[in-house]
Formats: sequence, C-alpha cells, structure tokens
Amino acid sequence: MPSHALGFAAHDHSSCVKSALGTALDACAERGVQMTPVRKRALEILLENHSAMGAYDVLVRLDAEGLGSKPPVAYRALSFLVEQGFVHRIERLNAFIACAHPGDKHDPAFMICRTCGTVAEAQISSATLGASAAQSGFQIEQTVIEAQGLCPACQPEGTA
Amino acid sequence: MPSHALGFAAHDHSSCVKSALGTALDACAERGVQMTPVRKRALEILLENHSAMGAYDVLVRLDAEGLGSKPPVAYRALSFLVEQGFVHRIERLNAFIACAHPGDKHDPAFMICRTCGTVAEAQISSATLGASAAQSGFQIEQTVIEAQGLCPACQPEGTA
DNA sequence: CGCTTTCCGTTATGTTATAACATACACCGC
DNA sequence: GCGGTGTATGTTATAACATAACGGAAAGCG
Repeated sequence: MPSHALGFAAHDHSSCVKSALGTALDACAERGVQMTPVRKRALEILLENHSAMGAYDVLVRLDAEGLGSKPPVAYRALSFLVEQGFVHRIERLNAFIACAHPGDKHDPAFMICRTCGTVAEAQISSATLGASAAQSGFQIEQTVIEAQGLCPACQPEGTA
Repeated sequence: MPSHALGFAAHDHSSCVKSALGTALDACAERGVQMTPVRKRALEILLENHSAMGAYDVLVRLDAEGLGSKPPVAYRALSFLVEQGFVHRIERLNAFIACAHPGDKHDPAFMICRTCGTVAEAQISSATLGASAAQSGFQIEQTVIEAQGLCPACQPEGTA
C-alpha cells in the first residue's frame, strides 16, 4: 500500500480522502457540473490509492465494481476530473494522480521517485518560465513541470 | 515545411543542421561512443525536420532509406540520441526534437504551441524547482518543463 | 410529446513502446 | 585463426496507452 506520496511525509489518510472528495463535490455543485457515479468512484479510487495510476489500472477497479469495463469509460471520467482540477495527469508516467490540494485551480509540479514510483505534488510558481515565455512572445496556457530523482526514502544512507 | 521553431524566430536552417551534426559527431568521438548510420540519420531527420516528430514518423523516414523498418530500430536510435543530449523527448507530445544547442548537457524547457504544434526550446534555470525539492529532501536528477500555449504567430491580432 | 443536452456503453481501431531472442561485426588476447 | 567479449542491429510479438465513432438512456424543458 502506498503510504508516503504527499510531500513524502506521513499523514492521516482516510481523512484526507473524505476532505478531498467533499471539496470536489462542493466544486461541482458550484460550477453546475455533475459528479456522476463513475466520475466519483474514479476520483475515490485515485484518492484511496494515493499514488499515480494508469488509466487502465483505474479501469480495472471500476470494472470490478460494475462501473464500466471499456477504456473510454475510464478516459472520459479521468478527462472530466482533470478538467475540473481534481486530478492531475503525469505526462512522464502516462498516469493520473488525485490532486493534493483541490479547490484552487493551479498548474501542478511533481517530484517523481524513479525507484519507488512515488509522486509528490509540489508547491511551485512558474515565474521563471513566465519570464522566459514573455521574452519570446509566447503566451502560456498551461505548464507541465515534473522532476525525476530519488525521494528521501530511496536515497542511499547518509545522502539525504 | 516547419520554419520557425527555434525561439519562434527565423534562422539559417541548412547551416544549423550542419553545425549541430558536427557538434554531435565531435561529442561522440570525445566520449568514445559510436555515431552509427542509423543514429546519424535519425539525428539528421530530426534536424532537417526541425520540429517535434513521433518515433514512428522518424521510423517511416528511416525505412524509406532502407535503414530499418521495425519500431525498436527507431526507439534505440532515439534513446541513444537522447542519452547523449543531441535530442530531447517532449513528454507532452510523445515526440522527439533535435536539441537547439547541443554540446552542453542540460535540462531543457519547451514552449509548445497548441495551434501549430511548433516547439521552441527555452533557456531556463530550474532554480525554483530545486529549492522546493531540497525542502522536502527530494534529490532531482532530471526535470521536464513544458509550457503549452500560443506562439506569437498563432495569437489573435493585437494580443502579442 | 418532441427536442436538446449530457452522459454512458460498446465496437473497433489507432498510436506509442518494449520484451525477448537471434544475428552481425569489431576488437582483443592467445 | 580461434574463441571470448562487447556493442549494435534485425525481427517477432505483444504490451500499454488512447480515441474515433455510433447508439442508447436519462434528465430538463418548451
């Protein structure tokens, strides 16, 4: 069971699932979009698993609960969740992960451990990127920032 | 024909191909690695095309020249070129692009136009990312920084 | 009721990527 | 030359990721 994805630190897991789910539900009501059973369950699966999961991994779980067995079911639900900002897509892994702090829409940044695969969402401002873009006249709409390396737990002793 | 990928600015194309190829050849000699025909041609294809290409796009070109028709041929050549820093992989596009300034190994950053698909390599320091990582004890080995948006040419009039 | 919108179910296929195994060739010490 | 070693290539097969396209169900509304 994954246990240390959020900033590589231990935390109260069952409560964070409920809280994130509540935030998502509220946001849906506010925005007038529907949190359907498939979408809700997909989000719960990602929240419970608490690590990056491939679309097909999510699909297997949905299928086991009778919520759909074909790829489009998973991709549609995940697309919705990403659009709403409840889930982020990790390009490097072709995978998805529940947002560590939903509610405010934001461009996420991630740290991905190459040994254990744990993914932590970082708080970061892409100011430097913005400056570079402005210089060339490029208008940024979205950013993908993903660092790879070793998480504290996977570093050789005495290196952290 | 792609024409404005390097910083979204026009430039002397045929000379930059030769120069980049020369730099790569020198680097291989210096590092004691082999720039074989397939690898060299794959690099040339990317340099000539001067925009992001999928592995299979490269493969089609290689195949047309009798240099190999099966996926692993392209993927091996591209892996080598990426390892050596002559080519970068664009995660967001599942594609590859020749490095805009080979010779010095570096973590690249990209600006990707969602309209025309043009990709520009940016000069950027990932200092902010490093700071955030250090705080959590994460040891960065590599970074992926990719911004999406509109290049100058694709922006509505008067917006740039 | 008829119409529209949104979501879901399914078929089929497209796209990207790699595992695994076999072959070729250069280099080197003997 | 011969055999070992290392690197690169050739090939088969398949894994893994993703979407187009179409039909049907359910909700909201005039």
